Amino acid sequence: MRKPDSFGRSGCTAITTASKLRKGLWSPEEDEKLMNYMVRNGQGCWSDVARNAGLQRCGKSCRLRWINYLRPDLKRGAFSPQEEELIIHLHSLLGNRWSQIAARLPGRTDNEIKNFWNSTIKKRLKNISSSSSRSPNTSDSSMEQPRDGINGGLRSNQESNMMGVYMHPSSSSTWQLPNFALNPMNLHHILDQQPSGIVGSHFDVQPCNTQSGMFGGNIDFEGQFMVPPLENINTEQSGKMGNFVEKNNANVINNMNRITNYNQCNNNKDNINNRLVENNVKIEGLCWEGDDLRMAMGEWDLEELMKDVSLFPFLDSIRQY
DNA sequence: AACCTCTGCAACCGCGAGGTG
DNA sequence: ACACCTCGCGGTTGCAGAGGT
Repeated sequence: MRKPDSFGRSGCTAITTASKLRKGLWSPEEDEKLMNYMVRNGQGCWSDVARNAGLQRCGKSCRLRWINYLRPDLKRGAFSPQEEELIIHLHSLLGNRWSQIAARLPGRTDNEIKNFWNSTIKKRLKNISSSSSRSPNTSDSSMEQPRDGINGGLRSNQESNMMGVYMHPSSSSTWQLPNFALNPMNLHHILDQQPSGIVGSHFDVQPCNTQSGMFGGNIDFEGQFMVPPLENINTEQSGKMGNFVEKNNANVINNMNRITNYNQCNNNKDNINNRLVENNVKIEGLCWEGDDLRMAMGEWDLEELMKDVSLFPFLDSIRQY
């Protein structure tokens, strides 16, 4: 979008007077220097990277440039509908924890997702919100983004419903099962149309099969999202259902991966190669097939993901039983 | 053609966490 | 215990380009 400006963002800030460090947009030459350095030496102390790569940048700026733009495993381009759905879903669980959301979307950065959310999704949801303002639960604050994680990540019932996360109306004090499921195939319609009437009524809301959807939530490959009210996990109840819960949460994560992996497979090989070619980077024996691609992208296997249970913190309390 | 407004997004900023001496 | 440093995160800014008038 922006043309690289060798004088930085506004000229006067291009090189800070105190430190002689450049600021603002990165030039292709700087990109090449950083790219070449990172390919040869890998990630180390970012201050050293800046110094040793011959860049008049602070380490922080180098880190940001690498993470958000130069990293070879980045997937560029528009978000797919599946990614949109996943972002909306994860945001409903995690709130503005962009880095954690990004961790579940291979090839996407937290910054990219944050921008996408703020510029696109939030706007659509706002439209939906305003068009359904006749709902008794509607309030201006419904669009505010919580900053505290799992509990705060679940906003008002109204918004949660719009986002495809169904909270049981009485879930504020006791553990309740979500008793609806949203078919995300309809999420396209939800996001694109201007619904009216009672909140929730414009969705294709289906009764949830509690056997498959309870506790852990589930996403089957027909595209059925069922999400548990994470803040209300009762450890006693959870303990009884421990194995079941773990199994179902594994399914949640696994199916998310299947969705995202499907997308990434189609795009990333070309993307990576293009970016390396663009940057004149050649790696001996680099072959983006099969295991190599998997290695470059990181293995998205279930075991690895389950190491990070921060997404589902209640699993910790379950495991102690 | 000129101007204005909107939009997308790259990059910066400030803060907190964690490590080290 | 304290200071200092680095890293990572989320919020915000500001510019370029697109679109509208």
